[in-house]
Amino acid sequence: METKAAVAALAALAQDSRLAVFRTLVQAGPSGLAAGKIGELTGIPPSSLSFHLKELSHAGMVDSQQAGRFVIYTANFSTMNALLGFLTENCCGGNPCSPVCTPACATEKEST
Amino acid sequence: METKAAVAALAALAQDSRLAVFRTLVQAGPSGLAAGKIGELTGIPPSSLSFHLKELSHAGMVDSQQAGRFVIYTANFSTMNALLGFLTENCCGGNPCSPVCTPACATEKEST
DNA sequence: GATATATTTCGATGATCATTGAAACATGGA
DNA sequence: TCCATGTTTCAATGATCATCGAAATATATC
Repeated sequence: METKAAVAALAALAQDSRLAVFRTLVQAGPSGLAAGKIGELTGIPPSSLSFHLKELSHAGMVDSQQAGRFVIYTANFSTMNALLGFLTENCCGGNPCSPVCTPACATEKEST
Repeated sequence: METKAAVAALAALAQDSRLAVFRTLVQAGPSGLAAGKIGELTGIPPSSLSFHLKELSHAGMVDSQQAGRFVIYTANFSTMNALLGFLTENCCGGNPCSPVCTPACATEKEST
């Protein structure tokens, strides 16, 4: 992932409404949700929601597909994972690092 | 992690200079770097750098400690990990989810 | 105390972003 | 075709943010 894309992804998430929308979609999983349903769950008015969905989409954080009158939005897990990787990339100069800087998801995996 | 803190953390990272600074500190590891060294590595002028370091610090993404004339900054790995966890929290409604939505760091762990 | 080095604060400027009602657009069904 | 429903675009407004030189502050050394 390029720096530019990472900044775009982070900026997309760095806003109350958009973060709420994205997390809602993460929790909904791969089947996604219609725009109206997202608005219902988050309490964001239609025009605002549309604005924010466009931002998220432009940053590659969500995908959309038309389904009749509905537009189904889904979290883009690839971009999400690329972002997580980018943030921890070359952590501690690439040396095996102490528990301090080990990503939570990795330690969870180890302790299982 | 609370939504408010997550937005603050994301906003702190959602900016070219700050993302560069943070990644530099992540790569430097727990021993951190002096402000001047960060400026040297990133090419950010002192006053701008100070502004951005304050933002990162306020968001809990970095810590600082005085060391003589120097101020040593370190990435805050706890906040970082909390953020990563927050983003993937309750992924797919808590159901065991397909490879699609498994965080990269977890899959890396598994394939090792 | 005086001087050199390291970092932060101040302040003015230009730029970008969030919000939302009203209107427009798209689709499906009668 | 006509209507109901779902979603997006438009446009105006207010708010927040990034930049960086100059000056101020803090610390170490002589």
